[in-house]
Formats: sequence, structure tokens, C-alpha cells
Amino acid sequence: MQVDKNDPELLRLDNQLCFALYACSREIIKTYKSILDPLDLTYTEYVVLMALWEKDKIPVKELGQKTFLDSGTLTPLLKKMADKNLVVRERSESDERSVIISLAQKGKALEKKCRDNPDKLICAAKLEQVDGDALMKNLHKMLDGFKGAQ
Amino acid sequence: MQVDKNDPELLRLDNQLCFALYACSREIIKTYKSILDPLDLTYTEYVVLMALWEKDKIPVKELGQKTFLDSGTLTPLLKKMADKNLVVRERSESDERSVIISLAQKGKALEKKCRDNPDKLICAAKLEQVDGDALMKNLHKMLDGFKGAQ
DNA sequence: CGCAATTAAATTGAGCGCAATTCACTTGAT
DNA sequence: ATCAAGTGAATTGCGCTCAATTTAATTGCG
Repeated sequence: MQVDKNDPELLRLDNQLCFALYACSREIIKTYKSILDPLDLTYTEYVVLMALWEKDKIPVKELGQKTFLDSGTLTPLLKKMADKNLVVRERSESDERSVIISLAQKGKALEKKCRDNPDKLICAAKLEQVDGDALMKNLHKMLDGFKGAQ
Repeated sequence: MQVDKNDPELLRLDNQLCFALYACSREIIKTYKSILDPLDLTYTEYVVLMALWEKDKIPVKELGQKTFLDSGTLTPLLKKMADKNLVVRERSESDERSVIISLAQKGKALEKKCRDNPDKLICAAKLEQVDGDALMKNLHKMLDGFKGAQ
């Protein structure tokens, strides 16, 4: 199908994949707030915890690759999380440049309390009618592309 | 299909729709930077301009509904955009509470320069293989739900 | 070995994004 | 008309997010 570069429709917000992602992401994180507030977690903290529940004791670098966040975001975030007794930060002995992040008591304990979060979110955001599998498949296709580009 | 609440897989980052949206959105906006920097626009400014190219002379309130942004974000953003001669802010005469936003000279002129942006992005982010239509359909299904919930 | 290049975190600065509050204006019930 | 309730922007404060730079440690080439 030929694309008409002069079609003003192309620049409509509703036709922008990027805007749909941007708006959806923010709305769904806003919805997550009602689930995370009682646990005293921000969404970003929750993402870091999920990464650590998957694999504990990893350097900031690896945490950054998993979460797509850089040290400018992670360093201050992890310091706060250490203050809240969610994680422990310690220099690696084998390579003093890297800092190893481990789950602290409270961070570990939270995993159980978060088991129901995915279900709660689906209800809170009324996502039952969305084809989550197809969505995920395409989003990961995109993410893989970004990972390769790093 | 039965879901096992104790399956640790459920909390894996890779299985979280929310995280996929969050990460994709940030990565794609980062990619957009290379397109928008030469135009001296931030992504949020670009979103506001797209909304205005679609419909000019609308109150901040309506701009907020289109972009899913609130006055806390829009007020300072629109003031900066007015300083950059992208938009004009003026109190409505019929209702002094509302502020009408219109495109200024430079804001109008930028539309032409942005016509190719969607194509450029697809190339820059290597999105050719993504099923954009299916993705958009599901994202808008979600966004409609959020609109209704306001 | 010795030093340049590389790497991992940390730091800095600018720009959102949003909840909560405030302020001014408008609306609607009496 | 009057005043309480409601509404639209603006303000405040906190928490990211990222580009760019800096610092310290490690690697690898000659």
C-alpha cells in the first residue's frame, strides 16, 4: 500500500504508535499506584525488585540491562531502596568498579505480597478484553531490537 | 486455562505487560530524540504540537484530555512553548477560568517538517517487522478504557 | 612492566509527570 | 441576588529519566 506523505492524518495522535505506547504506559503505571502504595513502593522500585526476584546478587550494570535503566536513574534509586531495607549495596571483591545489589530482608519478603499484583492490575485497569499475548509478542519484538542496538 | 498463583514465572519482568509497555515507551522516545533534537523539540512538546495540528485553539483542559497530561505538566510546558514562539496562551473571554492555546507562527510551520517523522522513526527503531496495526488496536482498546475511567 | 583505552558507577543538570493543594471564576439551588 | 459547590489553571513538592561528564578501577597493547 502506498503511503501519502502529505496526508495530514499521519501526524494525528491517534495514528502514532509511539504516542499510544507513551500514554498507555503512563496510565497503566498510574493504575498500578493503587496496588503499590499500600506496599510503600514506587513503580520503578517494583521493577527493580522484580528483576532481583528473578536473579539476586547482580551488579548495577546487569540490573540496568534488565530494566532498561542507566546508572543515573539506578544509583540514587538503589541508595533509597537500601535506606528502606529493600536491598543491600556492596562493592564487588573481584572487580571494585562494580556494585553488587542483593535483596535485603524486606525486599525478599515482599515477593509473596506481590504474587497477586498481575491479577489485581488486570481487574483495576479492566484489561480482560485486551489480547495480552499478541501485545506482549510485538512489544518484545521491539525491545529485542532496542537491546541489540545498545 | 488455570493460573497458578504460586508460579514464580508470573512476576518475571518478561511476563509483565506493564513493564513491556514502560520499557518500550521509553526506548522509542529515546529513539525519537535523534529526530526531534534538530527541530529543537522535546517529545512532550511534539505531542502537544500534534494535538494542536489536529485541532487548533483549544483550552488547556481539552489538550490535557487528548494528551493524557494534567495541568501540573502542561502549564509550565506551555509557558516554555510560548517563550519559544510555538504557541500562544490567552484567557478565554467567555470563561475566564480557561486558557486557550493556539499555534504560533513557528508551531504552525513545524508541521511540514514533521511529516516524515513517522517514517524516520520506523527506520531508526527498526520497526518494520512489528505488527503496528494489531499493536495500535490493542493499545487503543486500553486507552479507551482509561478515558472512560476519568 | 607502563600507560592508554575501556569500563562501571556516581554525579550533575534539565525536563518531565503526577498527586495534592490553592486560587479565581462560574454555576446552580434557594 | 447570594452563597455553596464545582471547575479550570496554577503551584508545590517529590520522584524519576536521561545525556553528559567525572572518577576510579581494570585491561590490554607495546
